[in-house]
Amino acid sequence: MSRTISKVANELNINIETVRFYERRGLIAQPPKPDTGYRHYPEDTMNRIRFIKRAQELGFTLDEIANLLSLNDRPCSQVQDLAEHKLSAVKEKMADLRRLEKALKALLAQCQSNDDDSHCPIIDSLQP
Amino acid sequence: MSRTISKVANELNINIETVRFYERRGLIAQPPKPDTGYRHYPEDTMNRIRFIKRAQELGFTLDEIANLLSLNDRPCSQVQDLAEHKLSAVKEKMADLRRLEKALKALLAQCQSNDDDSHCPIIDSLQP
DNA sequence: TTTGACTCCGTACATTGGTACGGCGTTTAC
DNA sequence: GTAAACGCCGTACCAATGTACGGAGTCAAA
Repeated sequence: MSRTISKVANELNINIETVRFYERRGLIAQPPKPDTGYRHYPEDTMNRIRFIKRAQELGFTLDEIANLLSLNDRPCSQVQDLAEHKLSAVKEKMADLRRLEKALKALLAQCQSNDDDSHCPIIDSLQP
Repeated sequence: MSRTISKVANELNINIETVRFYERRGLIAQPPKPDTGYRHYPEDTMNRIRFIKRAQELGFTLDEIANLLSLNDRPCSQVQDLAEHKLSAVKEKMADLRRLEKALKALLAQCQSNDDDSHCPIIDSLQP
């Protein structure tokens, strides 16, 4: 017997519903459903899902991944574009977080030099 | 006439619905609604919304902000705890993003040394 | 006084990436 | 041959943070 949906889910360590969800989203094709209507998944689909999962780890959204998948065998420059946009988004997000880190550290520093536990300078700082 | 909801929204540069949403979430009290049922907002509420918005900029979720607000005049150590948790969450997220940045840069570097625009090494790298 | 702008409320929708459920048919193992 | 385990489908639901809509009531200005 070839791979049914639960084998796929198990092998790839994802939920059955996720596989169906990807199908609904058009990220993977509906696999052949002979006779009785059960899906049987070819290795191709497995690889496609692995691709999706790797790309997700790189921070691509499912929409972007759909895009990437459609770019298979398309000009490298188009793929590059996508990756570059993603890279600059990542950089921006990091800058945001650095600002945040600084602000939080500054607030916490105020607490360090606060003797009166009954009142917190952070609350004061947030208050207008 | 005192401040109606649209004045609040305008002054604070947020959506009317957001004000109502905060009320439903219990982040702000329902302001007095005399006679006709129109909300009239006191300065207190304005300040409370400003507090919420500042805390949001620091990356606190609305749940955490509700928490912060209830901590008014509570021990500084409790507020500090919250801020410290937030700080370490921020640090983790930054580490994630740094990993991502590295991976994306590596992929893009492969494109740099690719002569064949008709095929992209990024796609290959993601493929199993 | 009438018109346009404002407010009320409850409810539905948006986004992203799934997860869960119920009722029914199928396959497999004993 | 029967019961457990599996698969199907459509639909509803989750978190988080709002945003939009429709119908009805109200206020302000000309």
